[in-house]
Amino acid sequence: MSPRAASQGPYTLATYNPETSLGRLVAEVSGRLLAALDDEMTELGITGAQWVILMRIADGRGSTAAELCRHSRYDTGSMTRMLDRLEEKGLIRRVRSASDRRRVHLELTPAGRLLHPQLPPVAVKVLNAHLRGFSQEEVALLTVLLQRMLANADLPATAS
Amino acid sequence: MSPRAASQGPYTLATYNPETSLGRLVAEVSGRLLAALDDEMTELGITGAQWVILMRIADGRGSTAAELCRHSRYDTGSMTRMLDRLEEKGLIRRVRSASDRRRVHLELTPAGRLLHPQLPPVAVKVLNAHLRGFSQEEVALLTVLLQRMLANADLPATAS
DNA sequence: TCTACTTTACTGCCTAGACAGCAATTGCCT
DNA sequence: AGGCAATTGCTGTCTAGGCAGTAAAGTAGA
Repeated sequence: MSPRAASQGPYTLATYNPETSLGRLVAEVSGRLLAALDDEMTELGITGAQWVILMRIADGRGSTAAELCRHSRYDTGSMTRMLDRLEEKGLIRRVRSASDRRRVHLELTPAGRLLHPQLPPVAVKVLNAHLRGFSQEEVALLTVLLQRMLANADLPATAS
Repeated sequence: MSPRAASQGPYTLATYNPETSLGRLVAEVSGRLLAALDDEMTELGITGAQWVILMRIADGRGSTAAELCRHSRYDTGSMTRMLDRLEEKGLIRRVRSASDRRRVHLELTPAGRLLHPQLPPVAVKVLNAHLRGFSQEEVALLTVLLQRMLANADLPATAS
């Protein structure tokens, strides 16, 4: 044990205020962003959550249900039903794989391919609305700080 | 229309990448923080969402269901059931107001008052675990940047 | 005073995600 | 080959939140 008292971390019981803490802030900002995304998507007939999945499928970052689950921390059961909804809307198609008959490959239907180009502009609009007054440097800085928090989340919870 | 092209905002369609965007980052960090809070709370018998409500009641920042709704962007119906759960666990008590008989004042039971002091340390632990390697200045900077995003969320969505 | 509007808390009903369990398929290993 | 574990996608069942509607209580105005 070195005498370096700083090892206890930025927050202490004495200084912690639930009203102004980073926890509340991050949760609030995240909620606002998703709500704004939802609002913008209603006219396109999908939800913010569906926006995320559609983007992954369209960009080739998720060609099966299991792969989508691994990256989005969704349950496989929930993902099945999420894909059900996208399929019912005629945006995606399930195609049983020939090489591995357990897998079901996901692909956009013509309607899905038609919708796809409309998705990124919505996100850009929402993000920029929340970043009014931000310089490029501030955005980059914020990004780096959040990435570092994320990296810490993956580390074992031990040793401060 | 001034020739100031910067008015279009930090993100553009050309530079936007859903994988590395602030939207994904904020959502991911928020999800990790709540999951970590949930993990830490299981032994205390409540969820992360219940932690938030309990803290508000205990700190006097929410003495009725309607007040809690206004600040947490919860539905009043959901809040009723959230309070049902906390009441079933014996942590809070509902007391009909005498001055305004529509209101139901919320207060901690003895068991709730016993649990209360255990709540802040959990948040401090979770936050510090995600802020390993952060200086006080970096935490303050991150806080300010997120507060500015939140302020933008409250502004009318017009004029970028 | 009487009426219309608001606020507060609550209750169905619907959607959505989590957890557990399951069958089919595949890979691995002897 | 044959057996065993892992993977994949799916289905009940439970919890939880959103929306709409309701009744009671308060408020404001004619």
